[in-house]
Amino acid sequence: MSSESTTVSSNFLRVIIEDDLATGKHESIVTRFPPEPNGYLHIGHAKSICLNFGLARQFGGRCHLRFDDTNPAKEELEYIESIKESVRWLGFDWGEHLYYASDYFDQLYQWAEHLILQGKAYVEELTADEIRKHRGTLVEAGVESPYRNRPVEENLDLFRRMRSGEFPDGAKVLRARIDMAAPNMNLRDPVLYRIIHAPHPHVGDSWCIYPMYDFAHGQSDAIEGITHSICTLEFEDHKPLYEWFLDNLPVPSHPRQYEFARLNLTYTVMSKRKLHELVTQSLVNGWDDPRLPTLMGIRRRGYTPAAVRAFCERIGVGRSDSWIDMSILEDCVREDLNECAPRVLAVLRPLKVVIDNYPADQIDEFEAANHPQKPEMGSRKVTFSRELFIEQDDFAEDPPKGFFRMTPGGEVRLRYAYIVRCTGVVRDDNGTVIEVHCQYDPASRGGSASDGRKIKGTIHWVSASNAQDAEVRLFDRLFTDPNPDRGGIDYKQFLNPDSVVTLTSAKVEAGLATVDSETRLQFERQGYFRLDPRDSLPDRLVFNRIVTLKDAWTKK
RNA sequence: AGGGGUAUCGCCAAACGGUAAGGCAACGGCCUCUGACGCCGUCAUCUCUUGGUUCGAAUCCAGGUACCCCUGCCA
Repeated sequence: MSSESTTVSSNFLRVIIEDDLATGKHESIVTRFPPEPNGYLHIGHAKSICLNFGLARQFGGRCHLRFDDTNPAKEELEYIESIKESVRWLGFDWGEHLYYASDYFDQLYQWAEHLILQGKAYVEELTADEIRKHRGTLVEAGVESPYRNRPVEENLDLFRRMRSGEFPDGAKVLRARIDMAAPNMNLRDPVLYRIIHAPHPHVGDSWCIYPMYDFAHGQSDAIEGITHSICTLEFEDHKPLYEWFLDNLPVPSHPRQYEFARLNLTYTVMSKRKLHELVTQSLVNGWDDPRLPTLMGIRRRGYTPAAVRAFCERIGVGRSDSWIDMSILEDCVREDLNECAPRVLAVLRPLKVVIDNYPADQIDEFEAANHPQKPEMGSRKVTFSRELFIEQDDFAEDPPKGFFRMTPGGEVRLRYAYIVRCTGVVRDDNGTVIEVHCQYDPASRGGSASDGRKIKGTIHWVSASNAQDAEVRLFDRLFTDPNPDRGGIDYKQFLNPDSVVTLTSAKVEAGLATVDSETRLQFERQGYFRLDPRDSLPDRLVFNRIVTLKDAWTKK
């Protein structure tokens, strides 16, 4: 289908893997993409997915899809299905390797008892608030819990009773016994298990105690034989804990954690909380709103998986906080669509044109290329008649300097058809031009001047005789500020009031009545569009603008 | 008693002691029946800063500075 530039450049992870393979540390690599099923995936996750699956693919290893489902209070089946679909849509396949951290709950539980037996874990009875107070601060050591030194047998008994459901939520937790004075807060006796009497989306109600992320993640990696456990920077502080569990438990392998900088994109927000707020407050229309950076939104908008993959490759991977400009993503979309999108004529804001010297009852047809650079994509017939529609923007009574579209007295080419000269206009009561009159040059049939004169401007048009009506949704950036997320100001203040402009009287080529919603089209001189898979009906076409074409004119 | 990170062109990002890749953007120009696409050219004597080591430093050392992350029974 679509092209994909394969300019692969070096990054620190590839270097590490190449080295591990070269030295024989690993014969092949195993990575994993570990989402928590508590929300929908967004473009930031795409970076991680492309990284993990991409690395595995590049080095001939494998990548697991593992749901980090350790908190039933927040997770849902719907998210699991949605995440799987998004990963597949992006073009990756986990094959047999679909896992759930919850599949390891038995083993994790055994390991928790193992720590208790070793005197390295204890049942805490302080409240959450008391635990917080005992934890100390960034610059002060914590205080040990009075329950920290209770006998192994007592811990074991209590933990087993926690598991059997004897205590209510929050009554007790299991803690690792590490160091309340550790400068790394994660080592100040972190919570391992908490009581949550809630059904789990994957394992039902077989448990009422659930492991924390820290107690589940590294061990899950170890169970699966993950060689390179890649996560975002904020987990760097957790690495000593990650290592501590691997060192203190009889795990089958010892994965290594590596961190990279998460994706930040300008003109959007990526936090789950904010996305959720936009959706629930109806500031956008659902999780798949085409303006959202969610994978569902991007997909509905019409971005292609290949474009997203190219984007992830283009931005690279590093360890420094970075902000990627939205224009890079948009450019990747254009690059992909330019290759594969058939060209078509569509008028977004119609202005009626009458060719006065063209017979009223005459209909003609012209051959139009589906892709000027790719004859193999074929051509189609477009019909021409006395009355046409052109873009309002393509006519100017009083043209600015450098304007070379239709102007009174001037010549312009109607793409694939004829050269016409504007001879007059018709106005409404307000003086607004509502109709333009032209004379066509019969000798220019097909668009070329018989005398070889150069016509600078070529504009698109659609025959009034058989144009299809359509609604067109022009999407723009959701926010007016590159960083709506910056502190201090409510990000919603930066919502772009024109993030979607709905045009209800567009006129498109007759042939578009039957296009498939998966087809991405280029409306010549306008941008790339596709039928909205949700709202478009056979008798009521709705097009989404995926991205505009670059425009060197309005930029001036 | 704090800990962990990061600083290379407007935005990303290579470079692993041998004399600053690449992409995007920008700016010139060419081409053009899409002001698109494509093509050509320009774009860091310099790597946050100050010193030091070295024949040689973005890379090593020392001291500054700036920014990010960490005090959930979230992940």
